Amino acid sequence: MLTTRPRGTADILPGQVEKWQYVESVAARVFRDYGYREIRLPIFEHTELFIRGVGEDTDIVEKEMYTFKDRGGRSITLRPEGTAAAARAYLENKLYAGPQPVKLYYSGPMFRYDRPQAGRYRQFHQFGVEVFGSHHPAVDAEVMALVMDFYGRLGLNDLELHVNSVGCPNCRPGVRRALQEYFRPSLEELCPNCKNRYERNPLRILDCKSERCAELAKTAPTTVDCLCPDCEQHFLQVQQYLRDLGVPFVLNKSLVRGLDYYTHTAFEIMAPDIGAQSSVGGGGRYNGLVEACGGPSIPGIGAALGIERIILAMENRGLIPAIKAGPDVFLATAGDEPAREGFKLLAELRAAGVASDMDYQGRSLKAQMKYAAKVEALYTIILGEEEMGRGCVSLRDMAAGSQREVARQDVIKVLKELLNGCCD
RNA sequence: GUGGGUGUAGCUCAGCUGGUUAGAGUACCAGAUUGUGGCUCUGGGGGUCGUGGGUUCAAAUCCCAUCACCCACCCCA
Repeated sequence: MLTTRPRGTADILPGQVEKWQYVESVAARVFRDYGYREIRLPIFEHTELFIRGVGEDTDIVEKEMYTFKDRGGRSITLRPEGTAAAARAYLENKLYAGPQPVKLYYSGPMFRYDRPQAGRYRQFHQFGVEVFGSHHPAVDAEVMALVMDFYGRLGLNDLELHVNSVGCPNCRPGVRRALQEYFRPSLEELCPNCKNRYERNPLRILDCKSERCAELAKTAPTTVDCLCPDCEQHFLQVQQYLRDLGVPFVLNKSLVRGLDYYTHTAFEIMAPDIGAQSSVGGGGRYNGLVEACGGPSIPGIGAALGIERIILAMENRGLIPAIKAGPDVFLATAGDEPAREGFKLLAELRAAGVASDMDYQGRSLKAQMKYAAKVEALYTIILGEEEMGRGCVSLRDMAAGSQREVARQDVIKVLKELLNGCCD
């Protein structure tokens, strides 16, 4: 073999791809039901967009971007996430000049140079939704409700929605001060990582999984304790709207999102059984993002859902529906003359919307039957010298194992009746 | 970037105290059944034993390096 696929990428083969199509069709339906319209964005953007939009101090920008120079010397980056690009498109196309809010969804590949593991890939796929132009707390609740509704429609009813508020630029300094004061006496007990975080981003200590840090973090002040009156009010309203909608959630004061642009609401949906990477989706409000991209001060909120992880969770719970992948009809022939006639009949079947196939390998009738069973054809048409002589074909129901003769000119009509009766 | 595990047939794996021609199951192809799938039986094709180097009379087996995959840390979808 000349080469293999790059690390952290996957070939989604027939048999697997049907699962994706199923999840995608449910997603499109949910988004439509909630009034979101699709937007298709570039797979790569100017590097600058992510540095400004995602934040210089994030892991994504510091070490995970696929960045290269194109032939014109521009620095280009394969998108590591979708929100920054959506904000760019909103701005660039002046969507703020139309009716607000603007509700968008997209899906597609994202790229992060991470070490792959269960549920984590270098090219992975997300659904994303973004709402620009509203700071109403009901919109926060709507986005979370949409996400949970989507999981529910897939049968994922046991996922936990964790919600928190990370405050706004007004309350952030207070949080930082409170945390540093709290951790100062026990600074030496923190893990090396958190000692670093103490100065750079003390919020992250709350999220640490190392035992001692987690123990200390339990009684630490949180963002919620330090919210300014506006933020507190917003957060209380978001929770009330969630209760009004009957969306269960857990208040998780240690939930911290890594991307710089988040303000106010932050949330994450967990599936504890799909490996260490248990987040199947997450999002939050980003009221500073559009402005950070050089536009007017326009609020926004969004969510990103990991398709691979959703499928993992569904597989673990046996939620993938059986999807018929075989043809409606396999046309088996015996003899040269019937093979030529069959080739014409095949074209007629297809033109009539009957998914059908025949053998081109010159196999024996027996082998053709075996193949038809293997590819799970619903029916097999057998066309040999005998049938040719009588102007008919033999029609075999593969599941039942029963067989009858049908006049050649009636085959399509009979098949369409049979297929409509059982499938549609 | 760090740590652990695993690399032998398309797939799942055995063989690994070094020793004839590297095996099984399954899948694939064919035959038993000269026009009929699922069951059974028989046969066949298919392997640079991840790659490179070393030790040895002899390496799938021992040593080193390297690559890939898996899992975990970090972080996140």
